Amino acid sequence: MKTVTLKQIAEKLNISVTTVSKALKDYPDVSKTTRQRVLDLAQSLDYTPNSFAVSLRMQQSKTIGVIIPDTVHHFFSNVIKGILKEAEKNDYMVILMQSNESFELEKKQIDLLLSKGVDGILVSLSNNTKKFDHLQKVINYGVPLVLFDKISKTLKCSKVFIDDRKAAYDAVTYLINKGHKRIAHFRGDLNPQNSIDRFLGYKQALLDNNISFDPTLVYMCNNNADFDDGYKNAEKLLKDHGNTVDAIFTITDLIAIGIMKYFDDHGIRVPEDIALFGFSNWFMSSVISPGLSTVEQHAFQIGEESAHILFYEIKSKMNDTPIEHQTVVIPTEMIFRESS
Amino acid sequence: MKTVTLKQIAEKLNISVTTVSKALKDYPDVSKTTRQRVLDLAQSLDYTPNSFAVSLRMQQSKTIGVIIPDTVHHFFSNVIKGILKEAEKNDYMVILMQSNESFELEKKQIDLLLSKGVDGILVSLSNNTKKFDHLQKVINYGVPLVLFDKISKTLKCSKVFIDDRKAAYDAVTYLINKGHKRIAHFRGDLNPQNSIDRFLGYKQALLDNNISFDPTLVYMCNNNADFDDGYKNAEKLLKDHGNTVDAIFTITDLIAIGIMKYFDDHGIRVPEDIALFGFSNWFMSSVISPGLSTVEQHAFQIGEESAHILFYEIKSKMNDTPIEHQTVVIPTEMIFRESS
DNA sequence: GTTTTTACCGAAAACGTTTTCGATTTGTTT
DNA sequence: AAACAAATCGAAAACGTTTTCGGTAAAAAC
Repeated sequence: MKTVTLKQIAEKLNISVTTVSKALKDYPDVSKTTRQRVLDLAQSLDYTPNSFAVSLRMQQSKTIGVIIPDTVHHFFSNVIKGILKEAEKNDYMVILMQSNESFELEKKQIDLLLSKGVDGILVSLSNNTKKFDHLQKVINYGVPLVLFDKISKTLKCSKVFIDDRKAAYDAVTYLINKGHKRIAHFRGDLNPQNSIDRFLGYKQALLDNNISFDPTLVYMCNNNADFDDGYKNAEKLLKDHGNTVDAIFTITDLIAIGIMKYFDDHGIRVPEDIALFGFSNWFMSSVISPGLSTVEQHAFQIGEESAHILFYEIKSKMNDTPIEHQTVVIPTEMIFRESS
Repeated sequence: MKTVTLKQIAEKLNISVTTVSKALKDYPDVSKTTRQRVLDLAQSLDYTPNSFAVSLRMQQSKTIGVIIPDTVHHFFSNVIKGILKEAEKNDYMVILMQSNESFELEKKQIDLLLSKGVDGILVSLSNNTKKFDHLQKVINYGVPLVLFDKISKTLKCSKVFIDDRKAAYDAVTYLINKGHKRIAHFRGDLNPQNSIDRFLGYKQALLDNNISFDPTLVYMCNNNADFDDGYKNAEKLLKDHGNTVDAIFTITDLIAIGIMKYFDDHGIRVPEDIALFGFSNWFMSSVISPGLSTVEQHAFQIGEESAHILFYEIKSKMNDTPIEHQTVVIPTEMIFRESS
């Protein structure tokens, strides 16, 4: 089954390719009758323009690229969903790639997207990218770029993210107001920045409430911040501090759930003996017993907003109107459940 | 920053575009010296072929399309991951769309992908597609198509899926062998087929073990098979049957987790009072207390295998070698945890 | 010294569109 | 009837590649 072209329509109708093209695009200089004849025939032959030719001629692909560290993550799944929705609204397609937290791969994928001629790129940085030449290249090429969630402040492009520091500050402040005095923090690795910011928010909340900061109460989860980190560090925490700690703020829900498991295995009650507060509002946190208090990041909205800005920049670029980069921080929200 | 073309290289070197092209593609009829000159200049100018032009000329896009019902689902996230990995290996890009379980959208997206000129399409059907003209169109166009997980047996194309019936049969048989006599089933809606097959597996296992099938023990979860379905039907189950039921097999983990929540709220112990067996091995099932027994679907492998077959068909098509469609069923695996 | 082979190169067509610009026809005005 | 305006169309260039095919020059064979 061969695909039908303008030329074929033109021949069948004994008119030129030019006229067929113009008829289909509602140019004023084609008579009503021929336009209708073209439209009818095109419809009956199920004509669809060859997108390669259109892209080549118009220098645009109607496609954007997105790079994320990992698709299997509740947060990123939701971001993707938001992006897809916005893309659909704008008649755009999205090419998805995942960097697996590899800087090399991310770099290669940027080149691939660039060579593919995407009209814009959305990326959430891998934990291991500390150089940004590849992203600067995108900017230099003049293709719109917006960073989300895992961003670099140094790049001249639009960015959308949350205020990790404030979110952490608020969560810890809430715990303090609930009467907790010795609050531990299970933090993430040094990179990305998010982990540092949440830690800083935690620390600041303590200081602002006249609670001295105790470094022995923060536990590093370098194992990719997963379930086992929580489980094992919970054990260490008990060994180190007995039952003097009355709350834990974790960098992500999964760690809190690891803690819960350890506590459950050892007869420690949440929240009676110790309160827990997570981060990111993983789906499972709403569904387990006890429900986990956490902070909602509005992943879907982040995706939507990022894509929205990207399309704005793409359109601006076409009209040759100067684009002004935006940096929007999506407000977070505390979700209170039984664990605190 | 303008992109560099063959023509520019040719002019700088005072040779023809033809020769430049051939030099870059290792054609034998270009001298060592000019080839090197071309290679060097191309490198220093960071030449990358215009993919629109290549696609137009070669009639292929090095891109595949994939349509799934929902990105925010542990199963599909893993499928995507498998697809992306395989695509990467084959130097292909993937355009992702989600149908949101809408037949209309799925249909439109197929047309979009077709008009985009993708070299192949991967799709997991929406729950609401009962006509397959749009997929038949894909086949008629001659673009390779492979269906996975939610498939239609009537279409002449490759398919990869699991044996839902056998998996359910095995799980229920296991429960029976463990000594359970009255086993309830929380099933899904009538569509898709998976839900029916799991029910049939459940029923067959009972009969094969001389346990009479009791229709009042199967509860329909039509609310999209979610957490609340489990919670509410658990309440109904207790009202209907008191504590005579000693095990429940659910169509998906999430429902089992809803049941757990209800039981937890009402002092019913799992597995002492009643055993639970889920389906799909959602991530959270490994992490909650008690851990949920379930069946692993190997989503990643399904994605990988589907893409693998698709690329095989794409390559075959290029070589004009006849393609024989495959239907592979990925073996499932029972995961035993505390809940049973 | 002539023919044949080999090595190297480029013109041109093709992929399917979009758009500019000039040409032709028709209708309108004096 | 001449002059002009409006309506309608098509030739051609352009987007950047790939590939066929013929041509020229140098090297090899006779």
